[in-house]
Amino acid sequence: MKITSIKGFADIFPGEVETWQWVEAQARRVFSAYNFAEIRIPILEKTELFSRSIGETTDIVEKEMYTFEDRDARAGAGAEGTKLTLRPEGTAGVVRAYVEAELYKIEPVRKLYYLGPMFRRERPQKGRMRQFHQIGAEALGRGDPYIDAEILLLLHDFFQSLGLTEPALQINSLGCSECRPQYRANLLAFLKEREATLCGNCQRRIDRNPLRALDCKEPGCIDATKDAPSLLDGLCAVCAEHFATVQRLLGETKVNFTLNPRMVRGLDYYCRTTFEWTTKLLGSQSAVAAGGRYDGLVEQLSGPPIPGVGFAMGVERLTMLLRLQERSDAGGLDLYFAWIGAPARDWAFPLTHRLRQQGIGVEIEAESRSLKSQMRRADKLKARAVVILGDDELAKGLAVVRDMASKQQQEISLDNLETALTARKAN
RNA sequence: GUGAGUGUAGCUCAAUUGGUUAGAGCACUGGAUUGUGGUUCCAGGGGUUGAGGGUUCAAGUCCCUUCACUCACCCCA
Repeated sequence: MKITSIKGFADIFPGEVETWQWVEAQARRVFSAYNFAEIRIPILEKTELFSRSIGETTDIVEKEMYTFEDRDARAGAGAEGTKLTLRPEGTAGVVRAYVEAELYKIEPVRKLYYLGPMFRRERPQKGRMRQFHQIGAEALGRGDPYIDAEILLLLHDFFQSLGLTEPALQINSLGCSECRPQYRANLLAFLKEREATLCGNCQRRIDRNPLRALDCKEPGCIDATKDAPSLLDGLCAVCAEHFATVQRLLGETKVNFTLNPRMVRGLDYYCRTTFEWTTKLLGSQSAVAAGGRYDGLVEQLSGPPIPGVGFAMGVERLTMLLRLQERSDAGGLDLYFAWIGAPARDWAFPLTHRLRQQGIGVEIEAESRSLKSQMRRADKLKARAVVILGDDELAKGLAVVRDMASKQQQEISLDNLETALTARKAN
């Protein structure tokens, strides 16, 4: 029986990896411009970190996490191992690291970004994998609306740097610990009155997370909640002022957005500004990037009361978008070394090594093939030049260098070949 | 977790009402005056028709089971 990969876990092969590298390079460039620095955190964390931060009643924690019990080396009878979980998202780990290292004592404001695999055990479909990859950023220590806007501008710049016109931005405000309980109570009362007309899902949501009923897609629920109290009307003065500033800053920097008062984020820790960048091009998994403010999270993870705001984006979804726009670069090899006869090969082999040491991309065969077949291979590899070395050339002490684009060939003495090829690459 | 759809060469797909040795294009390998790429021409390699069982003189085709993948619901990046 052939061993296969795990369902929902994908290999990414050459040809596609280049797109990933390009995305990551652009992210690093844009994020640095906004003074975000990379942090690398573990892929495995204690389960409690996620259940405490993401929320006990969220789908992620309830049924999507890869959790197992670690072996305890010193375990005696009855000793319990520690429960560990493959991270389903990045924010919790970043905040944990931030609190654990007490970074706030060294520097009150920290702007961090991360990239890497996340794991959620969902049914795979287009744009949804069990191992998927996120690039995310967190700004810790700032509660002002300017940093919210900065995060949105950063994403805007990033998408622009990739040449993408999709996805589009939607924003909302969820209020804070001052005003949300009141709003929640109002909404709850409203929903209770109409409980019978709601879908089964929403009836269950009423007690657990009533806000979610707002973005239910069931026609009946959309109709029933048409006149529900709006989140934006329920904001306290401070939240309203904060959100107004975010919108003003987006206007002044000419970043397009739509206001979506029904947008509710899935994770419990969000408050105030929340946002999603969505596209219609990817089927039902439309969110490419999403995030928001999470002012209570650091404290919830045993840190001081420090505000934060951040986002994550799905790299698979992003590269799917790029693929739709047919963005692909050619790549190619600097040099192909074609030889005829074993003496030529053995002369070429050490030279190939020296060229590679200088960063020149070179390919050479080990087994004898016709020159035609070697030329074909050079073409296939998109080699910019081919060195031809046979018995005749070896006898005359020279080699033929062919430029594949111009088809021009020149003879170069073997003594000068290495410097000539190095110089060629430099140009 | 629920539902639907699809499994034939590395890829995209053919194969009459069940009927000879399962084909084509692309890709791969080689060749077309002895040592020169892309275009063209010729040739070649490559399949347990996802797997297992059943019906039948005969199964890629019909039935059952199973596995895998895909899409949607749900959820989310």
